[in-house]
Amino acid sequence: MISEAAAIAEQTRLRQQIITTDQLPDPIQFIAGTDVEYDKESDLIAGCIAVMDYKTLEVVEIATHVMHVTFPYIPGLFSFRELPPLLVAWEKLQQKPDLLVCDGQGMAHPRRFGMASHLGVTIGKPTIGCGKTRLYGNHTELDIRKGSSVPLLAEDDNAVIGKVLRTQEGINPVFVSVGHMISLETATNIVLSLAKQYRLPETTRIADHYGRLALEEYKRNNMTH
DNA sequence: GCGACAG
DNA sequence: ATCTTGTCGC
Repeated sequence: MISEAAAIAEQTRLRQQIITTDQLPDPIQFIAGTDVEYDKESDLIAGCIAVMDYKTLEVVEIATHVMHVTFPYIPGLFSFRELPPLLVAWEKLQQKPDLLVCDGQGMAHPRRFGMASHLGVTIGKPTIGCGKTRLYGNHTELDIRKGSSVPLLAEDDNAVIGKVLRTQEGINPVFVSVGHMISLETATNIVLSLAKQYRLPETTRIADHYGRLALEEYKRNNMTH
């Protein structure tokens, strides 16, 4: 396992490759959600990438991979823990999506390189970071209405590193940020459009669901041995 | 030293 | 992340 110092050096090196403008195919056809599930009673984790039709949100393909954790949970180094299973799942995927929505931050990170950016730069695809809670950055009060948002500012230089977005009225907002090859504005619009009925984008909900199933199935197949 | 801290 | 029904509040 690489050291914490090496991981930080890796982030500061790779962050320079992030593209913050839209590099998406014109009509987006396939979008994917990514998530990683953890097992309470073991060190097993399941990575899941759920590819869906962007227009209808029908599930097109599910790719998963179950393995043992290889890196501890350290705020700021989250991607070194969750990327391994996701990269294997990515290789298993037949239908590569046009962009991916990740469950965590993109550039809304102390070194501007959260897991969404790490995944995007690694596989060379557009990614959006959509976290449920804040990791880094300051923001003002947010209107209670659905669709309202305020910028998330970096704690060191006040740069805009993301957007705090209310996807449902009166419900806790989500933290949207650029992962790779997309603008913050486009990322925000897409997340909002994917959260028509629930707080989290549909992509994340589907990936979470199938990741859970994959982990349970793996455990069933290994209990009798 | 104290609090914060994606999943 | 994970453990989880009823319950408090609008």
